Amino acid sequence: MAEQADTLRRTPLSRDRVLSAAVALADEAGIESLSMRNLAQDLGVVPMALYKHVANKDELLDGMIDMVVGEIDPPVPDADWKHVVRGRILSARQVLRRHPWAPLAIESRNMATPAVLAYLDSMVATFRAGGFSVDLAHHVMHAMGSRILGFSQELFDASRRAGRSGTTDPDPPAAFPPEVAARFPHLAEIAVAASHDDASVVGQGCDDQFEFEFALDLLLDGIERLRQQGWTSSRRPR
Amino acid sequence: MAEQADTLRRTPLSRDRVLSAAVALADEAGIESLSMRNLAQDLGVVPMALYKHVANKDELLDGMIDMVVGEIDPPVPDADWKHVVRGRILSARQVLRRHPWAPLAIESRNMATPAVLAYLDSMVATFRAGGFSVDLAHHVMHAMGSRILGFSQELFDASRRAGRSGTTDPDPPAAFPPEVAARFPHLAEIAVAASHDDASVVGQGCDDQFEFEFALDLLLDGIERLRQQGWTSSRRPR
DNA sequence: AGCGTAGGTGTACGCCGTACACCCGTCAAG
DNA sequence: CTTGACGGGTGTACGGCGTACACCTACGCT
Repeated sequence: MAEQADTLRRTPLSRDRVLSAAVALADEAGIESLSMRNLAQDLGVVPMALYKHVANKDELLDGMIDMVVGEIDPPVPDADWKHVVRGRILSARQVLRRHPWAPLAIESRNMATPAVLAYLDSMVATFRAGGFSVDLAHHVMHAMGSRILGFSQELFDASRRAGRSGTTDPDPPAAFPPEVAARFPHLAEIAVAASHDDASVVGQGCDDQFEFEFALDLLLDGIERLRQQGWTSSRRPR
Repeated sequence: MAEQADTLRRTPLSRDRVLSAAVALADEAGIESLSMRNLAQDLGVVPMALYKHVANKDELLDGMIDMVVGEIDPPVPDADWKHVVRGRILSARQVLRRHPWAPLAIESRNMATPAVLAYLDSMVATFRAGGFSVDLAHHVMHAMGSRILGFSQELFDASRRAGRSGTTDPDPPAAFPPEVAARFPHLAEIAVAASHDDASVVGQGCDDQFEFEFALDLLLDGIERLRQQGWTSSRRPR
């Protein structure tokens, strides 16, 4: 069966096929095992073949980012800016949960890709349509920071435990070993509280989704308050 | 002169000397040019010599992170949690501005280092001392996210423009080229507004420090409101 | 005097990204 | 039907990376 005509033996490779394979590889083996060589092997091709479709590895990463950002739901038409923004950001979060390598990849690029810019632009548009001044919209975008793309960038993030994701290793739910807990009593205290009041959740300490929405709503509520009172930037004295 | 006794030709290397040299190298040449080989060369030593002082490159990075986190000011004794937190975070921000590679390095480590944990622990302690419930303190820590360490993690951050920092390249202050502006009109709008209302600032579009404090105060004010009203987690129905 | 050990050295391996020359199948023009 | 350009996959090779492993050397003990 393999000796069918050479032309049949595989579909002929294309930028999209390369990018999709790269995303799939990063999703299931971790970003650190995404090498041009591994990727080529997955595609049944010699490494240099990839360079006919992407300029280099950086451009490959940019393409991957554009691909995942493209998965974010478009804004729903709605009168209330807050619901639009909130829904969109939660959608972005869902997307990034499918691609755990993406936050770091996005942050490590030194300029935003076109799809990211388009996403940010439409987010600004939503604020503007919701009655925000240019000024306030600007600061609000900064304030949301990377949260606007759905990642809260935790300092210790269970999902980032190891490069290799996918293969959900069970891993003990214990917050952290006792000798560490002793050295950091306040951290231990909140960790313990978190882990016994939602034992329902998967197994790890805290409910990431809850934490994300908590922070998001804290920001959105504060922002709404500023909007209502017609906040305008009174630059600090310098 | 070089043929002085061998023992004099250089101070004998140590973990601290290695870490300091690594931080200096990353500061001035960018994190991407921090290789064991470059670092060794800076120290006038052969690459493998470093491994007598750090286990491997990951541990080197951890050590560097601990070193910069150690530069953050200790909490000032003060009755008002908000001032303590605010001051500490702004201090952290100053530190990270001296070490632009640090945010990415911190985020890319998969577990927090001891110095980071100690910093977080003392931050929790401040909240607790300020009258926060364990529960609220926990969520608040999540909400602050990486901002608690002084970085707002901008999506397009001028300071991250290129790996090579230090050599402040002048670079045109123009927000972005006109054909890009046309495709992203709302981004262009806020960029233009920002760049002409504080032309005093260095040269780039916006006043990072202002944006950082804007977001920080938005969060702190929201948090203070929750604290005053004795907020307690009423978990969403699941 | 002898020796263990801390710390610097040299060599080598396997991985990485990618430059460059090549080659081969398809298809349009003659 | 020939030809020749060209899009796209191939092979080889280079320089850089992290680091395993064997070595050597000089110092401080006893």
